[in-house]
Amino acid sequence: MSATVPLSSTSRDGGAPRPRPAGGDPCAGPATAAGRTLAVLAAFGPEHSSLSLSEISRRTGLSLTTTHRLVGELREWGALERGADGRYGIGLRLLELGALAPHGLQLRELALPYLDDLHHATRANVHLAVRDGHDVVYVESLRARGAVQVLSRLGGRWPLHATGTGQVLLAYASPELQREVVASPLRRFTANTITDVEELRRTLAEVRRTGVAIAENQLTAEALALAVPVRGPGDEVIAALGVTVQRAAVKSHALIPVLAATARGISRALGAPSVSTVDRRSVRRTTQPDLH
Amino acid sequence: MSATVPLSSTSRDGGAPRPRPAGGDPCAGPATAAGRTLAVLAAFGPEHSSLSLSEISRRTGLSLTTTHRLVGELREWGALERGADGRYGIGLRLLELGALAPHGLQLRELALPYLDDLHHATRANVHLAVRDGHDVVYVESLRARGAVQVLSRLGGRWPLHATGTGQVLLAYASPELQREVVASPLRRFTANTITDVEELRRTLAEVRRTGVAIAENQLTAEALALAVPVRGPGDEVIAALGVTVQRAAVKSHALIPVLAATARGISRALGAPSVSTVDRRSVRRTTQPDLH
DNA sequence: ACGCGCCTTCCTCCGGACGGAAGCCCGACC
DNA sequence: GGTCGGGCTTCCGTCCGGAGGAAGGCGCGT
Repeated sequence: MSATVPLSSTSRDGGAPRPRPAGGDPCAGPATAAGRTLAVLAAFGPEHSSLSLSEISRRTGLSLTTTHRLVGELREWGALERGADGRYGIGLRLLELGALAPHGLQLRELALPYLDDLHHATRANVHLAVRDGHDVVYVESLRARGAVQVLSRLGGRWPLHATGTGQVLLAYASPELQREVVASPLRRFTANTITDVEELRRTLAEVRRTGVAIAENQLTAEALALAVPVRGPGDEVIAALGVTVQRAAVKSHALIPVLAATARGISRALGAPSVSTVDRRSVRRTTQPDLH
Repeated sequence: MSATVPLSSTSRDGGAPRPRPAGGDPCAGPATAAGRTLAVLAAFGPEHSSLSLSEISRRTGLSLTTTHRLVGELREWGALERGADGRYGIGLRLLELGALAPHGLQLRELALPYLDDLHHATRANVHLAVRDGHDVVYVESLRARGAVQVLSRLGGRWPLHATGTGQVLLAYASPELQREVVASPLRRFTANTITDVEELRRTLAEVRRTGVAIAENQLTAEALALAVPVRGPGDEVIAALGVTVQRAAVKSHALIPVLAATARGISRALGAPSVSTVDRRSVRRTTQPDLH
């Protein structure tokens, strides 16, 4: 083919017409093959759990031909499957893989009995969540039988600042991460969502002081979320345990002791050093206001 | 050291280029870029939920360089994550995706309250499973608090013939699929595993007749599994509901009515046509032996 | 010091991937 | 019926991204 091309020269570019008229792909830049493969998977989401080939093509920005081939490979492998209607959905092979996430379902596996007890004792929605980047991801979500008001699906993902569990995870995260999150735009979901930087800082400090996050109507209206940290072998916070109740529920704060006790149970099962005195103290303190 | 996995990985394959895999190797050759990407993910499994870069390279048969690049991309995307020890594991992004599987966690979501009730009523291990190819995949698994004897992790995968839930799914699958499975080698797990073709045929016929699969010690010793079908809107069997108890447990058959009732509840919630008479009859019949 | 794994970066050549184009099926609309 | 349009599939030539060899930096045990 062509002889060796001088690396630094741009002269060759002039002759070649740019075959890519696509001026702006701001969000999707799958320049690599692996990236394109992942882009196909990323086309699916809670709102779009079933897509046609053309829809995948449009959402990824890939040509129909490429989409067709990639989808075919993914389907053969089991990452995607084709429904009776010809549309594509996520395949069970991905569930199988996802279940291997170390801080995901493995953690869930261990915590489930505790969550179940808590669920039955309180009749509230119960969540277990971990941090992933700037998001909180729900690793388990037990919905109350009656009042279903849930945004928290298993595998659900929300910004850290907008949920009780997220605030716990953020409060105990590294200062560096906290800076990053605080510096990023804080998306508003309801009138009560914390979007002010100073208010968020104060909230996080309060969470650290008391050991409990209390979020009222921050992600959805008419919901009150309580959350506490779950600790691992090194006493570091690796997850957050939370309950959500209808806001009208009476004496929500009365849930805090049992919530904290459950979190300690899980922490101990995870190998956390026996209950830290800090936690004990703070739990007591936070339960005081409930008395008067 | 664990036994090496036969991945057909030979370090030197450069000699003869494969004579065009005409589309007939489903699980073997990562000839394509997408295939290589998926191969990296497939290197992970229940036994290997955490791998170093070199291990991934060896297990996939990819060169270290290629592995390095692919792993980097997967990590950036969130499919993999790197632990504190430098080893790689499955990332939460895959859990998020896997949760979208239509016959996976969406089904689970709906069925969970019923499973929970059953779990509390029986104190047995409770499973919900669907079929994927020639395997049964567990979509939910609630473990009994005390006797933990579980091979059935969420996302777990086993051959259809070796489990109660699998036998149910196989019994109601298309004749074509049944032929395929019966024709394939039936792997043995315990002395009681059904490996004889005729015995399997008889068992499946019995499952269809009674509506219940009863598997004793077929996957693990000292375990008795009971399973019944769960039906969807078109009355087709889309899942199997099962319980597993210690074999010594008294009067295991007494569980069948509540098991069947739970399955009917889930089926109705899925939009199945109101209880089929066939089911009613067969359930009654199967419970008869328990009376004398 | 030395060797030995493991990980990371750099660079070149080759072959697979990309997308245009055309064919196919089906349902809608005139 | 004819025509059109949207979605899907197949084919094929070009070209650019990817594969992997080679070399360099760790950390560890001998």
